[in-house]
Amino acid sequence: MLRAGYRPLTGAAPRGRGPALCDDRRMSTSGRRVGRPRAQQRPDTGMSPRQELLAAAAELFTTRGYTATTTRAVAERAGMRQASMYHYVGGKEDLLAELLESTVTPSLALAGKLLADTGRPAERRLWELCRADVALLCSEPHNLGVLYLLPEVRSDRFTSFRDARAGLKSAYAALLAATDAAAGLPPDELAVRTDLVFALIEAVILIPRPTAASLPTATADAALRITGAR
Amino acid sequence: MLRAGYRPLTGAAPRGRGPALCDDRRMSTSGRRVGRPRAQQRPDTGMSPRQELLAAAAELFTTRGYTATTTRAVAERAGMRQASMYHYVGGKEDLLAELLESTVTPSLALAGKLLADTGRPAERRLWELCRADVALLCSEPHNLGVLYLLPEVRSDRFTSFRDARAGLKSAYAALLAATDAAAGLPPDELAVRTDLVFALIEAVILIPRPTAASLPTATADAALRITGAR
DNA sequence: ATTATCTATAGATCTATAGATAATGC
DNA sequence: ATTATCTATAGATCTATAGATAATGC
Repeated sequence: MLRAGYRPLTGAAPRGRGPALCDDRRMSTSGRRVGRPRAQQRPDTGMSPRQELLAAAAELFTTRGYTATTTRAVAERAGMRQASMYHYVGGKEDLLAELLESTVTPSLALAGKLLADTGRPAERRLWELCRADVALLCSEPHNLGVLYLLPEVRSDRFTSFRDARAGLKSAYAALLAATDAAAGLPPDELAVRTDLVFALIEAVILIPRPTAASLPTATADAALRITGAR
Repeated sequence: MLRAGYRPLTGAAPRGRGPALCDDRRMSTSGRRVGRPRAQQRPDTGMSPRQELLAAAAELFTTRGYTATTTRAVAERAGMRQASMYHYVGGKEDLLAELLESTVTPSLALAGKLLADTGRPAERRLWELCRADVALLCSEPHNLGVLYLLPEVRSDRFTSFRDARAGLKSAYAALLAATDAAAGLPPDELAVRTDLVFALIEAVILIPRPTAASLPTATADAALRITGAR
């Protein structure tokens, strides 16, 4: 269902505007929950209510579509009534924003490390970024990458995600430019190759689940062949 | 706006169920239209009402999203009232089906010709298919490829589109298998390479518009490098 | 007292059909 | 008579807030 990877690495999750929203249920010493009991009881999953909402949203957004998914559907799948959802998140957009960022933030962190690691050849570092990025995109049970193409993502609410994705693309561009094969290439040629490599990585979202276990490595190999490095 | 490519090459457009739906306005000899005049008059675009609906749908589906686009928005943009749309199409799904098929049918026809043309090397034919397919996907002013990822597309209503796309992928697989570089490769390795090449082609839908004019050729080159042919 | 829930609902849609209407065709 | 349009609407939603309620905390 939902793994550690869902939560952005950058500390506190974005909560949208409005008053403080809860992430964890306060438990009594006796192990019983504070607050009115839920209408539908069900076994404890070990996830916080917020995590359960994110997992529900991930499944429903990818399966039924973002717009077609109602707040009621998300809440009910997370085990609570529609209105109770607003105790944890500001609305559907909050959930979408957090899911989107979770598909980029880990790769962006890795890219930062690889860029700084100038001791190793750029080809090798680019290959590693490709492999890890594809592995991340394939790691979720639901193909969150399809959410990249939602028109909503163009709106101001998702600037933070778009910036992170743009940052990741710059890292690809920098590593690619540092390869031997890129030496002497005109800037526009370099730009087209970056577009192609970045598109190839994200193209895994177009491959039906489940994907072959060899896909991350195979894609990284293919990406380097595109750059002309092999 | 809308070009010839929008209409499937297979003769009559699919009309959904129900009674016969019109595609062309009957014009009187005096050049005036039959039927009650429209509430909002506007200059003739030369397109049939059905074509105008398709063009409006293409813009709105890609810009605002399929589910978020109302029948009213499509109809109004095509110059008619919401209810009048049903004179030409069975509903939103009809429009989506026809738009989807228009992105595949021309390439599928080309693939058939290339497969039969056994006199020329497979590498060359594969390259041509890649180039033409990317060019088709980039030719529309709106990025119809994003519609591939709609959850609705998995439903029965779109079997025809899914079959056409699967047929196109088979053609890629066959051409790829016929290249010299593929000789002796195990089937699963061949399958992964086909996935990668096909994904790379369709990945152009992830590249922001407008795309570079060199993209079709650059992508075809990159595809052949992935296959190991160059 | 605090918290996490619940129920109820105002206000705002959207789709597809029914039936009326205003042109041209003959 | 035929056609392409229109207006009107029934029926079915969906979101976000208001206010009540049922636990634990102290």
